Amino acid sequence: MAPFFFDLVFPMKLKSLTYSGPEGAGPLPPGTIVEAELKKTARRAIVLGSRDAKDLPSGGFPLKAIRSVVPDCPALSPALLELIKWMAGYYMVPEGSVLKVMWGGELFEPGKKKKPKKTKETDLSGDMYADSSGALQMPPEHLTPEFFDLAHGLKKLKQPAGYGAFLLHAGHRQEMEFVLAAALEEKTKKTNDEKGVIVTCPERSHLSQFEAAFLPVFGNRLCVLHGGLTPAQRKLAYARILEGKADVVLGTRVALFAPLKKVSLIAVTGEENENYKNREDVRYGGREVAVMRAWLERARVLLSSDCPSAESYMNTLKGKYGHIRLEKKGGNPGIRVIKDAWRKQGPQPAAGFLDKSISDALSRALQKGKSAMLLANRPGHSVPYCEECGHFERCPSCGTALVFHKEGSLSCHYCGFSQKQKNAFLPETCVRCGSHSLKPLGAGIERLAEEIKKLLPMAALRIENKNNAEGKREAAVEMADNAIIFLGTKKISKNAKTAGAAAAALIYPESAFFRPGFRARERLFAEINHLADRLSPDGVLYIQTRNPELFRAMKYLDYEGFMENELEERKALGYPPFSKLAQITIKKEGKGDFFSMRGNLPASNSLPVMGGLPDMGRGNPSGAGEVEILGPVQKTDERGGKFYSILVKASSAQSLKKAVAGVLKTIRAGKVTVDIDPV
DNA sequence: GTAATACCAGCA
DNA sequence: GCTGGTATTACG
Repeated sequence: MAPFFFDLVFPMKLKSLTYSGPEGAGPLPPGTIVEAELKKTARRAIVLGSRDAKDLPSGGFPLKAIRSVVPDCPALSPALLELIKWMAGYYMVPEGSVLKVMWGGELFEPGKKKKPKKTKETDLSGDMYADSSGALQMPPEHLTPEFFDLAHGLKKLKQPAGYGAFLLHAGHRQEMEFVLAAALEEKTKKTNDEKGVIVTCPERSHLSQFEAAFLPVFGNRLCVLHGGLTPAQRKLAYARILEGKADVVLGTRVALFAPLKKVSLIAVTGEENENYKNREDVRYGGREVAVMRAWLERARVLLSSDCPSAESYMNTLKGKYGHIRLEKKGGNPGIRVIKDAWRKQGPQPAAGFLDKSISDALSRALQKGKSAMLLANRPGHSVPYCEECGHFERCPSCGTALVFHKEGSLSCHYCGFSQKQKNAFLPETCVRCGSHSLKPLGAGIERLAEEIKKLLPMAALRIENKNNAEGKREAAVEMADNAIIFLGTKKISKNAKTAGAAAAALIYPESAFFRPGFRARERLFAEINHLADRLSPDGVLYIQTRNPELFRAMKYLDYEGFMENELEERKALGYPPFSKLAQITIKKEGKGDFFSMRGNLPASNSLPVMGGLPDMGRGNPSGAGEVEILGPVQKTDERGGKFYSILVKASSAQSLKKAVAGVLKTIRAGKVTVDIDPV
């Protein structure tokens, strides 16, 4: 028999490799799990595809043979194989790395034939709120007037058959209800009992809420998947999915890789947060992967958010995504933008940062026994600044002004450098001119705390700090059911105690407009929405700023107005969604020159507006397009380590890839990582 | 992941 | 030039 040849992928940082088929065996379908020798050890791998005898890798070396097909191991679906290939290409990593992030080796462990844990298989129909005709019915507590709004949106979601992408713009609660209803509807259709549903949310900590809503409806068909599972739990989860026992997968973005035979609906909640990337081998974006898997599965994908990303919103404008907008129930809380006149250049007075209306609101909240939030984007106390000679301490590694922390340190908030102080008092003597004129400049969280303690000495205050609590005393305060003022960066809005707060105040949030990073404004707007959502109906959100004009659209929580403006700015500067970005970082390891650049870099030109969206490397095969390369610039990471960074902008995914490949060729040394669609 | 190999300081 | 440890490469 003529030999067969196959490309195998091992779950490690390694491209696919060609092997000949196992002795005497016929063709192996793609997705088959096999055992083959790599170097000298036998390992499991997945068949990515087959090859013709006249299309073998060049070099003429003898190919090894696949040792055996792993028995009782269901093959992975063609859509998942295509997803592996697409991710490898799009994120510019070997296929093996993709395999590793997808299933972390769990699918490849020689399964010790675990006797399935004795869990009662609940009859699905008993748990579903469907009548005998299979028509959708919601659980009684969901039969609210808002449901009709929901049902209208669901009708939209049904069309068309096959691939379809939708953006759901709705408040948190509606988001969950809608996704639950959509999933339920999907599973009550009789025609597609083989097809699975995937629901993701960006944070593990939010999964329990979803689980509470989904479990009563889907029972044992539900499977929860996230990075915090133990290997045993994960293995069990995958086994249940592969056996077809679980076909509703709920999880963080790893759930997007659930080895379901077929998927008909993917819901990505909190889609605006799906940019985020950990330091994994493959820095993938949940949203992009979800859309691509849906495309490959001919499934529908529902991206949802209470404040959608500019990218997704743009896709609705272009008609690439269907748009489902559910109006918020109840009104918005009041938002007051308070103009804070610029003080004279130089240090501010020792007290009085907070506008009176804000301190009054805090005090009223206390009287009513409600909580309040005060948010400032500056940790620490202040910058000690010399009024005499203008001197302030600079970070030795990046030159940024050092901020005094009451724990007794001077720290750089840009790169993380920190130096100990002898004591926890603000230094007063200038090291340059020797005068005693060092005065605190700027209002960090610690300094605002001082002010509140002075203004409202009775207030129980909870301050966020690096170690997440100011000490046991504060913890005790939180246990007591007292009114509390929360003070910190935006993390405090996640605290359960801040739900239903009577007031929230953002102090000088305009820094977001001037920070580097094109997403800062979008994030601030999302934060304002989020805060407004957490306030009690009669609550007020204060924005204390020196630049009230920047908050015109934000003030009315006018999403469309904000985005119109935002998209214009992005277009003018050639940022996403009007371009594709890649960030290349080169960590310094040895010495010597990093670059043999100059001359052979792709030309840097202005960017035309991109044509097709979402652009994730399928259309536009010509790859023609303009690119722009910014850098390299030297930067400093959290631990003070130096590295180089290059930003590549391009008009399409294809031209981006080409440009990045071009840049990579010019780099001689150092540890190089490529981040496609950086945050 | 890990075996094979290229590299390099320390030594003769 | 030889050795042994370590960083880098490549695995079909």
